[in-house]
Amino acid sequence: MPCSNQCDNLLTQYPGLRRHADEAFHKLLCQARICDVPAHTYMFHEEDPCKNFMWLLEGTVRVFKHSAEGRELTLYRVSPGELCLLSLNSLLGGQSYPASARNDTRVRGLVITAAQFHDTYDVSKGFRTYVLQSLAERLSDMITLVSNVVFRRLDLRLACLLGQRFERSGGKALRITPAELAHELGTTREVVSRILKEFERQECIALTRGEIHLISQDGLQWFQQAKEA
Amino acid sequence: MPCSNQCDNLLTQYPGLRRHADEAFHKLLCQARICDVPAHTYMFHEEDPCKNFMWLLEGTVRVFKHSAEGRELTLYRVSPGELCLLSLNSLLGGQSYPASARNDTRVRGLVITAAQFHDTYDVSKGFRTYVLQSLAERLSDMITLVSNVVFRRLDLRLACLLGQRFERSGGKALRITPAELAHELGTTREVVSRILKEFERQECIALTRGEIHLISQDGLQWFQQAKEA
DNA sequence: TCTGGTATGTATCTAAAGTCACAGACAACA
DNA sequence: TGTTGTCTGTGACTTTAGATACATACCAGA
Repeated sequence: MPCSNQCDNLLTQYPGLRRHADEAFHKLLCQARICDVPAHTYMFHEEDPCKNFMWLLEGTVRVFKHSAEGRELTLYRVSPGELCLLSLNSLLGGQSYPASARNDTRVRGLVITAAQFHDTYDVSKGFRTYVLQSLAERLSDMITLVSNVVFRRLDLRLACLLGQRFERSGGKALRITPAELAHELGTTREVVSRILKEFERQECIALTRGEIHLISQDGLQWFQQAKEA
Repeated sequence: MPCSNQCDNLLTQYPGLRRHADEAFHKLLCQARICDVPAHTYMFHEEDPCKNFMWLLEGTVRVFKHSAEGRELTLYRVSPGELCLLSLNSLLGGQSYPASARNDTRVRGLVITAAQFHDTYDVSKGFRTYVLQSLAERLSDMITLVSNVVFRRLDLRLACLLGQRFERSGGKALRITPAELAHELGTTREVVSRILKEFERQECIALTRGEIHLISQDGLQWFQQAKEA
């Protein structure tokens, strides 16, 4: 089957994808145009109608919501191997999603036009399943987010976030500022700073400019247990 | 085309549905078994794997989230003519949705099995579009909900909720208790009661046992404007 | 009319989180 | 070395919302 590297890479790296990759799906990935986006670009502005999709190869896209007071709340992230479905709403003739999307780092992805999306959706069972699954999962994520936001205290949500990040970094120091964490959680820098100081007092973490260090494995466990509580 | 009443009714009453109703879609609706559910039944319990779908004909289903402290937050409602997609996650092999569903009133609907769902999804373009659209819309709703919950004060959210209800009732008194409103918003009875009293002092509403009366059209306008703010 | 269950209001207290104002601290670069 | 901009911490204050604890009030049925 004649196929570009981009497509092979995608399928090799993301087995979850390969499971669904029948011929038409394969073709879609091969045909798609590669596109690079420099860091810190708005890939999608609230209320913007957007008629293309992007399949991420490298980098991640943060999907978030602005508040009137200038606060921000991260809704979710689109990772490599995932299709960004933000544009789906406007494609289907409804309103566009009430959210924005930006990339923190450089992003490379495959651009898929609305026509390509539709065509493939009609002929590829694998693609259909994949899209449905992604969408259902996002919905599930959002339900979890709402319920955390309504029912859980901020310090727990922050602990949980740090736990996830440390898990991913393998315990290595995180390069992140209180302001960025505030944008994740929908709160303000000062509030995050206050809670972080409390964690430092409890000797879970150590704070330096632009970095958060994990002090002990116990600390990590504490953070992770925060998830269930 | 041989088709039961149930199906005709559905298509007549919900034009949004008819738009997508090709032959296979039609057949799905005709074949489906009718099912009645008495009021106040858990149609879906958190963590419950659920392998059937229900297409609502009468009544509405409230999808909500429990908190550890016994509070509740309504996520959305499934209305007549809509398909309840809660079970989609478990159908697709993932976790079931972290939410529960109950009906406040008696509910009548068409039961669709996982197999029927899959089969129709494969052959009916209309059904596919319909499912995709519903899912995308729910996701959009949930984003709006999260952002309201994080960024807007409780009194505004309550005002907005009352505005919607009054709009639907045409200004007629609402039969709803503070406790029920609290379950909509994810808060407690006392807090709702306090805010309602404040609205009463501002002469927007009048409170009697089990009912909320709209005092003036001005009041309604005030509630509706709360939406945009 | 008594009684139990549900609905309601509300005063007081506490805690969580947001706001404000400012003071340092650090890094990069001219 | 000075300058500038970005981070950071923090104390004090305010607002919002949740918790507690009652006191009624209303309704329906025994």
